[in-house]
Amino acid sequence: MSDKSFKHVSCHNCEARKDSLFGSFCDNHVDELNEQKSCAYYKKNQGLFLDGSFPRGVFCLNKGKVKIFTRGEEGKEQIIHIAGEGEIIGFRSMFSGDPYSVSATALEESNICFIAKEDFLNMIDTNASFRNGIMRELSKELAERAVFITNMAQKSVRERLACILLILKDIYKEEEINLTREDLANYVGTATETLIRLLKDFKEEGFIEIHTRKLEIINKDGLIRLAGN
Amino acid sequence: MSDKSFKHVSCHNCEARKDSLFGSFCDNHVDELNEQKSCAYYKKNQGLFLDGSFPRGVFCLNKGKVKIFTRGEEGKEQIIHIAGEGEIIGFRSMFSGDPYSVSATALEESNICFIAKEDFLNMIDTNASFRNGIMRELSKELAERAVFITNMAQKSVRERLACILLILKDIYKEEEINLTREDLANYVGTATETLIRLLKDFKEEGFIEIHTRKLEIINKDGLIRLAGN
DNA sequence: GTTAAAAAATGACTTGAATCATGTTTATAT
DNA sequence: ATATAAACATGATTCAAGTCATTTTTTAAC
Repeated sequence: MSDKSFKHVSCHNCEARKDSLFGSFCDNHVDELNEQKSCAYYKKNQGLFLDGSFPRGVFCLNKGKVKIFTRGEEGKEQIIHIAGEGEIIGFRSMFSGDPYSVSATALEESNICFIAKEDFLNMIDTNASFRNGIMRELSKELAERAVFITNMAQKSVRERLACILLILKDIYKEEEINLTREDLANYVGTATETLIRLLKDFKEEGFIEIHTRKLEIINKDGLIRLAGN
Repeated sequence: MSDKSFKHVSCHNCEARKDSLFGSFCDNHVDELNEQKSCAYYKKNQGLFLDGSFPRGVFCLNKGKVKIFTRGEEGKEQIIHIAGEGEIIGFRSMFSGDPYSVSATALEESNICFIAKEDFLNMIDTNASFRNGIMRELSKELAERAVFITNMAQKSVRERLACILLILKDIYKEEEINLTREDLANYVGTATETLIRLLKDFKEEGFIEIHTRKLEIINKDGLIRLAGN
């Protein structure tokens, strides 16, 4: 997937757009979007933006995966969300005027478009159904984060790992989950060593298969039972 | 404060409104708001809405405190936020069409107004600056929750308690913090016994004073240092 | 003012998960 | 192909924080 020639996908035939918040755009709007957006190729581990810097627009993920994370006191990452194809990244900071409160980094080779703040805010102001989509999305994420907080507070690491694996399953779909143990640990909110031990347990209990660094879920129902929500 | 006669505050002279999202409304809009809203008195521990039920409008807190919480698997509460005077409660669920993902309960005697969904959404559609305020608020809360998640994952209970006490200080202002030990524990995300022991430590270390159930912060800087963010 | 119930407090004990140390395997660069 | 670093893995140990049991204090009800 180092074919850098597909740098300039047109929004018209962008598969990712179809189930994104831009999915319901009429042809005119897609034209406009296509002219305004610029497209770039990101290497694995390349950053999109950093906590504390000022947002100049939003990113739209055409291909790849992006981790959204904060850093705790000693610099340890906490992954808040992993974005998959079709997701718009960084629009939360468009409204507040504040600098980014999170950082974003490509987890794998990715194709990511960029829409300038001005253009994006203009869409929000003039396209009510798009705006409603954005507001719905904001609310949904707020709800998700409330659940995340509750899980952190009340579930064991083992249960949380099951939850996170299920979330990752939805993001990676038929692909195998492909994250470093450290990233996974930073998502679950545990030490890397603990995570590794638990993965081994999960393997022995028949929940997952481990193909070197890639994970495959082979007993989803079991994980659901374990995760318990 | 069982004076139920102030049930019907006018929005015009509502002190709480002034630093709320309704604060920048022009007179006409305040008139409209005042006609649309209804006002009610809530007893301590009276619920505003329950997780899973469908939202019919938003609440605006004129006087009192309201806890916003979820419930984990075994029914244990996790407090996500404590709303103070001037806050609009429950607007996140206005956009998603989903049922409430959290519950809300008055922590003390409160005066709370209600604005029907239809009226609220109409305001959103027709008043761009109000809408921007709401979007800014959604984004800010999203950022806050990312920090909350990170704290849960990476800080000790002791550090988290310091954080939460500082947050509560901002909500309760000059008043003393007035929560049951159980609620405090459910906010910090710990067992009630652990919380009680830590409060005792904090008292002995000169961070707080305990007046039966009410807490007074007497060394804010010390707590800030302890909380570490 | 007395009583019952709820909330707060304390002690004893257990354990999940972090930390530290070290070894092994897998990527990546030259 | 080989070197070097990064990622993964495992063992030993420690400790923060949970749980359970019981007592004391406070609050609310009669």
